[in-house]
Amino acid sequence: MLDYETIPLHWVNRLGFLVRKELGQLFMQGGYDVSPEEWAVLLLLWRDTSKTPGDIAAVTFRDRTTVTRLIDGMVSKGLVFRDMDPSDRRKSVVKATDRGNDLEQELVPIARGLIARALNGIDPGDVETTVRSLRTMTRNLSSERDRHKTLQQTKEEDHVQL
Amino acid sequence: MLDYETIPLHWVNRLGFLVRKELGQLFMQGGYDVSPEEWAVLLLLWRDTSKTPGDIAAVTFRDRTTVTRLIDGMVSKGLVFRDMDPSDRRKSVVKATDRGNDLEQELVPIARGLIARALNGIDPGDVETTVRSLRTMTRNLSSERDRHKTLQQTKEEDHVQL
DNA sequence: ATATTTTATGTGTATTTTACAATAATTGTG
DNA sequence: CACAATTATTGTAAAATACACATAAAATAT
Repeated sequence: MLDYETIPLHWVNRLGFLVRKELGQLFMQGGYDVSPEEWAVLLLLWRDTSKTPGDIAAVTFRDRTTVTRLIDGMVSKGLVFRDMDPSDRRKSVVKATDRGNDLEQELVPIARGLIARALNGIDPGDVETTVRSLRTMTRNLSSERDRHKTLQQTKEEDHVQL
Repeated sequence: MLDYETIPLHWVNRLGFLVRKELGQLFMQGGYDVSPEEWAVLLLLWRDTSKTPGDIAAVTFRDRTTVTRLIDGMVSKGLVFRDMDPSDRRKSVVKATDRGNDLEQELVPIARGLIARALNGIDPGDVETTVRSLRTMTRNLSSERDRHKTLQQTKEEDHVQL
């Protein structure tokens, strides 16, 4: 038997869906046509000003083609635009438009409200511990992932025991 | 500015997607045609033997129609079946088939492997704290949700300030 | 007691999210 | 230079999601 109620990954799953849904609805109700996925991309661009589709795919764990379509949508909404990377012409760089940048002032308060509601009644120290655990879990799983990927690429026949 | 790296909801989002993806791939690689969503339903049925679609929708935060389609798929895969609730003929009750029950012995070890990989290097006390925080956050957001829902149903014109 | 409302589920239809396979262009390497 | 690896995109298709509507049964009110 698996007592899944005491397992963090189970709650990460449930809560993850709930948060994505709530955030999307809050944006919609506020009159903003921004999906949770698009919000995640904007967060990256607000901090780093430019990201390649590959970067975004790696960070969000989506397939590159998924990110391409996501960017397509954001371009047609006027949130971001594609630029060239002079140092490597294979790459395209995604940057926020003025509109995309302006949204930071409008969307962040909405997100903060959701965060505040979620964290209500939780000890700040526990929040810190939780973030640390979640980061470690993410790192654990994603590095494992990369290792597999590399192995598969170098030795195709070398099937790793799962 | 929103330092999202220090915010649990952000990591819940990322990690939630990663976990769902990994779990689905592990099941697939093991030869099991079970999606992460189906896995979540099976978890419920293994513990409680029977759940209504409404229960499942409430617990997973999905729309009722989404659950209907999910159950449809699981029925056609032979994982679950629909039964009648004698005490309330509106309800249908979802139960695992023998095959669905047998899967517990096969899928749980796979999930345990993933869990172990994720939790690697994390203090058990921190895991406990993390679970507690995640549960509280889920409860905070879902109860807020229910409150809205109820208000909307009782007083349609009473729009709550968000 | 029956009329109305609420609850529970399912259908029709459509959108959104996702990604595998294949392609094209560019860079890195032996 | 020839060949492999990287980066992004398009073609295509699937899976997941849910809104509007329909149906039936139970709960409630009059």
